[in-house]
Amino acid sequence: MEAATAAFLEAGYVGTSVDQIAARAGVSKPTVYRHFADKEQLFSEIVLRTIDQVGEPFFAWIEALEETEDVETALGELARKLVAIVREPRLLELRRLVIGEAARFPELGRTYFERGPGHTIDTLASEFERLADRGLLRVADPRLAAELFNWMVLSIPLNRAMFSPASDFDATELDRYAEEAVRVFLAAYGQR
Amino acid sequence: MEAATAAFLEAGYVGTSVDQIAARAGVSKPTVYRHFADKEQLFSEIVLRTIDQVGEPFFAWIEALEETEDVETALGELARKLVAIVREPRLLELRRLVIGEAARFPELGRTYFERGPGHTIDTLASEFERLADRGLLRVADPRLAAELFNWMVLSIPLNRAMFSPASDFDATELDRYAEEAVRVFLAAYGQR
Amino acid sequence: MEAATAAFLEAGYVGTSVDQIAARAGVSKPTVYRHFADKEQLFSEIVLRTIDQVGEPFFAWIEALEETEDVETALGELARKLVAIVREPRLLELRRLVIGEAARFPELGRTYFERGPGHTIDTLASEFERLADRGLLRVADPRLAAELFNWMVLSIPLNRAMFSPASDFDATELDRYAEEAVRVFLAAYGQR
Amino acid sequence: MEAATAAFLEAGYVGTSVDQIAARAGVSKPTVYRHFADKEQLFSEIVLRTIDQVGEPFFAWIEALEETEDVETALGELARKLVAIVREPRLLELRRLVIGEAARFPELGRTYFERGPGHTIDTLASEFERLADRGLLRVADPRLAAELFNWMVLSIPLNRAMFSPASDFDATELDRYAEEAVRVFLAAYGQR
DNA sequence: CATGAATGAGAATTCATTCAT
DNA sequence: TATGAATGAATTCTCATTCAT
Repeated sequence: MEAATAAFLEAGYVGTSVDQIAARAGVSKPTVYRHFADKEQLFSEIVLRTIDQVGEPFFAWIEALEETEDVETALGELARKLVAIVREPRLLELRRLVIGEAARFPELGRTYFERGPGHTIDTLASEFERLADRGLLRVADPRLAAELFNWMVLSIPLNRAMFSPASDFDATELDRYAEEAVRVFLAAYGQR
Repeated sequence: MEAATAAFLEAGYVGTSVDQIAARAGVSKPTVYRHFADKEQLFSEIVLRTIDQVGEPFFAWIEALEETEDVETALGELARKLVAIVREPRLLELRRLVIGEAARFPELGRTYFERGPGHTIDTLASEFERLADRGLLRVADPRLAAELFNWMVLSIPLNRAMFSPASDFDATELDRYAEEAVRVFLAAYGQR
Repeated sequence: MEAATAAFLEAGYVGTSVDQIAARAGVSKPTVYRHFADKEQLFSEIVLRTIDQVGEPFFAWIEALEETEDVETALGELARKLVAIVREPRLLELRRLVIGEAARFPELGRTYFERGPGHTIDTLASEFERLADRGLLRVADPRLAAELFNWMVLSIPLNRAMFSPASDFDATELDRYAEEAVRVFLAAYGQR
Repeated sequence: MEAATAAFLEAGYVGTSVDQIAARAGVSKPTVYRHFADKEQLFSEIVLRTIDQVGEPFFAWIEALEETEDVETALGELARKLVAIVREPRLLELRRLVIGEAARFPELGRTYFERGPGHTIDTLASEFERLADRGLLRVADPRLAAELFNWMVLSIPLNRAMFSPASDFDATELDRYAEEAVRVFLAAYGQR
């Protein structure tokens, strides 16, 4: 599975032959087929597993919001963390892979969204709601606020990476984005 | 070219055979090759052409900002327009296609970004700057403001569509996103 | 025809497409077909024409033997001439072409042999016969003597060239071959 | 490999499709490709193998010269053997094949020459040298003598066969050529 | 349980040849 | 008469998948 994951992330579904996977794993092709019915099934399994691996680090950081007193600092820290995570090559490749194969594997697209961005936003939303309850934020629709926060923070690096595979990021510039996103967010949702 | 465009947008680069393109165009394979050196070249040409077609409507609407007096209304209108445009199946398919093939055609990815989102943001930025000059907005970094506006407005529908090819949008919900995006934007960048 | 000749000699029968010929001639493909029924026919015609062009210079030199008094000098001169002619790239290419296509165009092979080496040998034979009549040579079977002379003189450079297309010859070495061939020939067929 | 050898010898490199080879071998195309990277590589391998097979019988006979006392008889016998070997259809086809493809496979041309005629001539030369040492021949330049001997003996049948694929030889005529070649050779290089 | 070997189906690309203009 | 445009047929090569061992 490791071999297949690496291969698929690098070269995509059609760009990866079962031969290559087998070679990379140091086994023979029939051995691959002994474990997975199909190339499609293998792909699905790989992608699902990677989705969960890749999404995890997000949530830990989001849940850290919970007990803060200083919302501005906490959101700033969170934003920088999210931006950092989203630069992970593995995550970017996975995202590109899932988007590119969304027509062939629609189920995978849906699942990715749910467990990835969807879950992030849900988690954020419930944190925002709690902060609102504690009077630290003014949000009427926490899910909408969470969506806006999430995409304000991530869209710039994410989109740039989607379209320029090899693009590299200037860390200080990314921090500027994160800061400004937090500022804008708090202008609308912060305590007066 | 129409046949090829449709085929590529539907099934992607590798998912489309030259045979299929030829059949769809009602011609024979060599006829396709008489017009395009390569499958790759054909793909590039198709994508570039479609990028320009698909991007155009954006800019017209953005430039309409220029002479407004009522920034809030104008931005709201613009936001709704952008959201409407971004629902175009053609645009969504193109975007998915380019992302999916970014590894194979990096040049195309870059070009898409420049002429698509990049250009949109540039145009927005210069409009914002003008509005700032007229005292209607308070923006220190117009490009950053433009990025945030753009992605606040578009990210929700765009990302949902990327991962669920067939997803349909509820128009009123989309309008709510647009409205809230404008509200948040103005909370940070609007006149006091 | 010039275009086709050059193309065929360079790249062989299958290595040359009618497209290339037409492009090289600056005309369109149908124009080529207006003049020649077939690619095969075009090839035949080209080869036959080139055979005659290429063979001609030989015979003039051979017939110069006729009136010599000093057979040794005359044969030496002739041998050097033959060797020089056989280095012509055009002749070598033609020879390689005809041999390579002998299976596809057996008639052409036969014709080449007759009008090329065959004719050379016939001419040589009749000269040798005349010299024998004049008492300057002792040949019982002039045709056999002619064959041996011809191949002693030409085989070395010819075979080397056949198998190493780009091979270049050292002129002085070639002359040595020619000289020795004449010496051997005269040892057997010269006047005592 | 047998199937491929037969096919290539009959129809040449381009005249033989991998389909044909596979059919002839009673396997499927991919099976052919499992054993050989390329059509080119398959061709090379075939030709090299055949070169060695075909060349072998020559040398055994040449080395038989070594211990003779009666040079004339021994050379006559050798000449007849060489002529007989050179009539082998396999050798003739190989030779035609290599010459015809010398432009596409120059390396193969060189190798053929080295291991075929080149090696024959080298072997002959060293035998002649030995005979000269024993006072049985008078050769100043054994390699040159070897070249002349070789081509005097072989050129007539070889060239005829090159240009008339199906040509058949009259055995007694060939023997006459061999005999005369030996006579001429000994007139120049034999003991007085 | 693992593998070497095999294969049907299909991919991109090229070619000789022919119409309609 | 010359040509731009078209095509059926073939070519090399690859791939996912499956037996027999």
